[in-house]
Amino acid sequence: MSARHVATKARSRVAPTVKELQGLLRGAGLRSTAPRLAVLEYFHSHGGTNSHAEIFDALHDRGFDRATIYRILVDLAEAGILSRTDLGDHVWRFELRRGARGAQHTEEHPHFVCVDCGGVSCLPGLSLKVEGQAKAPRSVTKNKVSIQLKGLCDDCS
Amino acid sequence: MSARHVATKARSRVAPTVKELQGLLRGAGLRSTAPRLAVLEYFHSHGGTNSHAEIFDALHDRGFDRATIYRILVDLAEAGILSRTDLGDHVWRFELRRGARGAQHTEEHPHFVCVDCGGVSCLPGLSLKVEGQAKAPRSVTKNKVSIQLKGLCDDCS
DNA sequence: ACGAGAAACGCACCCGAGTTGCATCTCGGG
DNA sequence: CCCGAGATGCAACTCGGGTGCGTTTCTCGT
Repeated sequence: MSARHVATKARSRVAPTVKELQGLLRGAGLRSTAPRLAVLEYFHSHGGTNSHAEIFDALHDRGFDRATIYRILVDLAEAGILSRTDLGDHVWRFELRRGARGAQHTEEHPHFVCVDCGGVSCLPGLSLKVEGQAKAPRSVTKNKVSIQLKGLCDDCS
Repeated sequence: MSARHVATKARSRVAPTVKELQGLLRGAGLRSTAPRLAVLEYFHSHGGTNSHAEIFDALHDRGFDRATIYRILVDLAEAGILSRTDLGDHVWRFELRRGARGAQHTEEHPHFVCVDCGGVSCLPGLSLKVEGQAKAPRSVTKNKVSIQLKGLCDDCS
């Protein structure tokens, strides 16, 4: 489903260097440590939205601690490098908001959750349309809402 | 959609009788049991959104079991009598659905959830727009998805 | 009214995601 | 190089959600 989409995205982009990732961290007032670099590298190579568990799964065989990964994610989110999203299933998910080289400079966008397999995908090319005289809260008309779609993905339908 | 609004709502409505609550349950294909009636009574008297913990706090001195309360909430939500919402803090909150008729309320239009007060409103005048060459699952392009917007309502912003 | 079957309950327990405490390590500035 | 404070790893905890199972109870049919 989304794996194909994400993979395509990753291939079309040159990976940032360690120096660039270091600059990103220091620019945010954070120390450039190995676990942090590994997390950032993961986000630049995988793209999309990722849960703590997914990231830990990928990085734990390098000796990185689960609680440390968690703290790193929270710190990076607080620093504005990642965004933290809750899609309604009690799992925090993280995405690059301000990556190295600006290549993954990601604005808010709708997310799609498959009600069958639970897969999550980003849909940056969708927006809301208010029809005619329809009423909506100001946050909606000002586009200050998060948008979540639920349905069946192409694989599950 | 603040406390004022909820309080006004509660005053303008006469509390339903046990018979009416029984009818509500049976109409949804559920048995009319004492714990379920107590939960429904709680919702009709308190209004607003309520977490499992709050409801259990209020009802446990009547001998009702925590797990039972949880199951009841989930059953009532599945039956369409309650709506279940996560406001972003990883706590499920439940609220009487409008009309409390469940079966007649569909997902054919977007819903807005206020992340502060938890109020849920229908936004039938909104739709999705796919921009340009953007890719999206077929269920999205065919409008077979439920759409949820999260943000601050006009009262809470 | 009675009986039966299945839904629902209460008791006890478990789980996963998130989070914390603390000793030790390490980054980076002086 | 030194040092201080931030960051890490280890171990454990918390909290909300959820499950298994024996027993109870609702309700439908006779």
